[in-house]
Amino acid sequence: MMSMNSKQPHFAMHPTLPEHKYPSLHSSSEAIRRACLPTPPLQSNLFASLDETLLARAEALAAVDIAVSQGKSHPFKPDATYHTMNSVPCTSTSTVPLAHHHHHHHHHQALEPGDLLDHISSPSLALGHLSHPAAAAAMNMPSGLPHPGLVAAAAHHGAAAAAAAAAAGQVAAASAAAAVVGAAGLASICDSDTDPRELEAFAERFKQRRIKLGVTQADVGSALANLKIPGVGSLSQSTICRFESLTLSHNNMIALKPILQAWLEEAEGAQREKMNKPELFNGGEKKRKRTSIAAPEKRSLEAYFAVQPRPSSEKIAAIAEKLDLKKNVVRVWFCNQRQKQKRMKFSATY
DNA sequence: ATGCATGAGTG
DNA sequence: ACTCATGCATA
Repeated sequence: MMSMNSKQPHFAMHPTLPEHKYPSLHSSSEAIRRACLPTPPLQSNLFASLDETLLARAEALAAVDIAVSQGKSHPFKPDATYHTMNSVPCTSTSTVPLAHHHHHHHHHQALEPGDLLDHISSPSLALGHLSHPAAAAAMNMPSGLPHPGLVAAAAHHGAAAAAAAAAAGQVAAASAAAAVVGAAGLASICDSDTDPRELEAFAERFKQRRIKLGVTQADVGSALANLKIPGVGSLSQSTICRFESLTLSHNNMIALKPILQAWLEEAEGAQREKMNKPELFNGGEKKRKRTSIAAPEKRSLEAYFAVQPRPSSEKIAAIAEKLDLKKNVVRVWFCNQRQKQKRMKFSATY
């Protein structure tokens, strides 16, 4: 449905490593996005400095949109229905989050030739250096999985240490396996694993076989915990779904592939005795309510996003006020929107 | 299948 | 405050 591709791994294990991503389709980088986007000199003034103008314009656009489409328009106040889940982050069934490791560098300004093009022309351009063994091997430690280096980094962090420790612990083992890759470039992660086409093909095969096994996405998620793969716990139905539909970042796909592949093989091998764990049961936490942004507001947000995907805090506040939404809701909306842009779902080009 | 959200790790 | 990986809640 949506189709965006992009990956932008930023793994920088060593300062010295130029973190390029792979040459694959679009190596992207945020910088580019910003650069390419709407920030030409002329407009930059408007965008950057004057919210009023921007907002007015965007709103005008939004207004037009609304007027034209004229769907429904009862802006109800979506006041954030928040969550109430208190502590206890569902530890029952696991959920061993694969370590996240991100090294981001948000605002840096390195341009990569990828993004803009990506969006516009999509992956076709970059096919050339898709599977570059050397490159792939070199930067093989993406972020979707527990990585040694990453883990280490995480562990080092002070405050995070505690939480990270938990994750790190599990990750540690996994990392070992992953580490190997870095060292010798073994089986785990090879070029083929980073090839978008391979990922796409695997995702498809995975889904087919999963269905063949009569297993739901949720089942797969919880079954992963039974695999006892170090650093790997359960995953949600959402994640499995997203993996199958390629709506995850490239790196995330790469990280999850080996895990799901392992499960698939295991499941098919022991097709008869596949245990399902009861998982799920909680002491009694409140449910969290999901905020729902009304269509009109959503259109406005989209209009703003089109002009400026990375609004400043002030702009966010202004937008929030205009749309009568909580600032945090608006902020998160933009974050999620940006994340969406980065998802995989290419499938063309080849 | 997705929208909105949390949390870890970074700057 | 952002990015990324994930998940709960929900359409």
